[in-house]
Amino acid sequence: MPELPEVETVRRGLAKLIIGKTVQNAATDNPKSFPNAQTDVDLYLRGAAVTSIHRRAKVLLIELSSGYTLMVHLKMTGQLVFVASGVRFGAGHPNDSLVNVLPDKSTRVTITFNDGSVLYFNDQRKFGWVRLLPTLEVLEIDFMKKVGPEPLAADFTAREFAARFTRRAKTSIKAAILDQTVVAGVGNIYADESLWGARIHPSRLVGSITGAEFELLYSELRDVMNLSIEKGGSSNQNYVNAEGKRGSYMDFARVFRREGQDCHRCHALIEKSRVAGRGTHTCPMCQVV
DNA sequence: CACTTGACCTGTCCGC
DNA sequence: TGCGGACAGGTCAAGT
Repeated sequence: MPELPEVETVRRGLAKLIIGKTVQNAATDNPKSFPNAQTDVDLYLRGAAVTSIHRRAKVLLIELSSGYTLMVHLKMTGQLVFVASGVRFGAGHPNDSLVNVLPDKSTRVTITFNDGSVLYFNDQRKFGWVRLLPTLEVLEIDFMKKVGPEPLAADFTAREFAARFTRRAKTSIKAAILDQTVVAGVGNIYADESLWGARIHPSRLVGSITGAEFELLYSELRDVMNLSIEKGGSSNQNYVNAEGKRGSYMDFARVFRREGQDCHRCHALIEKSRVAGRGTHTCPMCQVV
């Protein structure tokens, strides 16, 4: 799924829709999607109000008045879709929505609020999860301890960005930028998009990237992510925001899923290959190995 | 440690 | 139309 811009889009939508609401109940038919015991739900979720919603890397943190937090990872195909009371579908209009009547066969967790509204966690591939844990323990989770800095933070500099890569000098720049311990929130789409922007071939070894190239990659990464947030993220297949609506960044993509089409810079044809085990999109003229 | 690969799942698409 | 295989936005665990 969902990389940083998509998760941030969901966060912003949810913040408008569910802050202040009180949870009535939560249920799942798949323990892997929501592993907490019913006693946790009864004690710390039912009757708790949503106080704030944060994002760290690709993880959503829904804070509750009970001192607990609902931690959510959408992985590849997760969705968090809010449905107002008395409504059966996720978006205002079927034309801009991938989600119609909810729940559907991909619904894994259903969270109901006291006012009759519902938050659905849908996840076709079941890789994603929701878990309830004490807010004070969120930062003790392994992933949270190891994850790198937020690339869009105001105080995150190009110098710091470049320094994060030195540990991974002998791997490809694509593998390194996808490594969540190097920088947080970059996935396959924005890796390819930012590398094209910086004219760096994804297979290049980190050790061969110059200081000037790192500086360019830093600004390209921030630019593509900020643009994507502005466009509501990328919807290839499953991704929708909290209202069930698609994002439009793919209309602005320069290489991702554009194999066989023109490079916007040099008009060579975009190619698709495999780097770091992932489908990888490059311009053969602009990005030289 | 750094690095690579396969596993976790379901659905879709493509070639035979 | 059916069937097998590759592939899909992400992490993990296990291997070298």
